[in-house]
Amino acid sequence: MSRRTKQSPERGNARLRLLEAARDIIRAKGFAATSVDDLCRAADVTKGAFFHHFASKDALGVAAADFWAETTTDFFTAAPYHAPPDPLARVLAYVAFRKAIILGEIAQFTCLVGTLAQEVYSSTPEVREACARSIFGHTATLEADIEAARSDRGIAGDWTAESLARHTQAVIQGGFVLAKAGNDPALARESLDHLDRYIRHLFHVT
Amino acid sequence: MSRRTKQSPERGNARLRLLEAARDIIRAKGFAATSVDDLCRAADVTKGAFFHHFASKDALGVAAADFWAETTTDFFTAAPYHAPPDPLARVLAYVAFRKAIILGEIAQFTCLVGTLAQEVYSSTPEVREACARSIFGHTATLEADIEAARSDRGIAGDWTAESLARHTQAVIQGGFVLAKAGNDPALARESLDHLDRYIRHLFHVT
DNA sequence: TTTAACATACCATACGGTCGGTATGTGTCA
DNA sequence: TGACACATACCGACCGTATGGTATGTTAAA
Repeated sequence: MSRRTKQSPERGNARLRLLEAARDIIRAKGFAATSVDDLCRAADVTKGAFFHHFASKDALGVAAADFWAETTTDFFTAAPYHAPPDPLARVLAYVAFRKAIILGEIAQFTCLVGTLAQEVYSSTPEVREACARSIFGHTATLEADIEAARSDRGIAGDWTAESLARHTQAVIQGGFVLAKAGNDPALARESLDHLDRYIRHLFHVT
Repeated sequence: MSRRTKQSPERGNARLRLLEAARDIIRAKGFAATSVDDLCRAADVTKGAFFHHFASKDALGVAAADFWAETTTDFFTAAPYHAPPDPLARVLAYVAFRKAIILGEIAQFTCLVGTLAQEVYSSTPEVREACARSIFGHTATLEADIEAARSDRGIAGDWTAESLARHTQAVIQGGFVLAKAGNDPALARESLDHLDRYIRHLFHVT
């Protein structure tokens, strides 16, 4: 009679569901504390499906970091902060945007690859490298605007666009750490206000 | 005959040795990935000793965070950056000092309670709170110098000494995350250069 | 002789991972 | 069009080990 197979969810997207579960659960509990069974339960798949798609838990870690890189790249590419014609305005809009999306539950606005890197940097080099690709790939997208703003306005100073882009990321990541420790998202926003002020100082704007 | 007991290390300091092992191993592997057996092995004690001193692994986490708070308080209290009579000079000396001690292996200069908080913030509130006490207790020590520097020099601005002290901590923590992701301590130092520049800007010094 | 500070053996469970099997889609050729 | 071959996606029972934790015994200082 029933043409449906038991109650199984749509076939063919187990991998995606596992990656989404990993993204959400690892941000809340950390990588080591997240078991394969946790992920299977959340994704509503079996262990067989897990190890069909990923050779090991570590391999899932790498895939999750890569998945994060892809989805965040899409997200930031589509974000509105690219609109202003003035490159400095775009940089400041980026900072404002990063502040604006710090909302709701801590596990939902914090950075998967920052958490992941901090946890496995010395244990699992492949995961660490995937995290590095995601983080520094993202900073690179900001670097172009910073460099354009700098030559645009003839700003000198003993700093590089590359290092300022990385510093921006450091402030964001550090804000997440404080927000987690203090259990208050406002702590992350606060640091972005200081970053905004710093950048305006560097470019002599008020 | 022999009055010594086998080859057992001095009796009475198992707790301290376990806390030191926790400090070192958790910074390298993370809390969840560090097993009780790992700690016992590193501290050269048995499981009996572990559970004699700590009711559970989580309880050790709290104790390790408290231990970190104590030892870092002592360390920073004794540090030379308090010497300058000018409060702003002390603040800048603090930043320089934080930069100067970023040396050697990543696991040896990074922050236990930052790592710990990021990992267990939602799973183990008691550990998270112990981490918060350590971090924000430390920022409070910087706050006094910032406030003194500010009133000293009549600096206005829409920021508070408290928030700048926290921002300083965010930059440090974020630098650690980048250093771990990129496997390069220089990434942590780099952000402290930006922080130094920012503070000089705020206080109109060059 | 009491008590803190261990040591040792042990336990139940949770963990990552394996394996034989089944369901479903897909290309091919008569 | 249909039958067959094959590949992919998934299932779920099972395995060996590592884990946090316990129960009981021993040592040595006060």
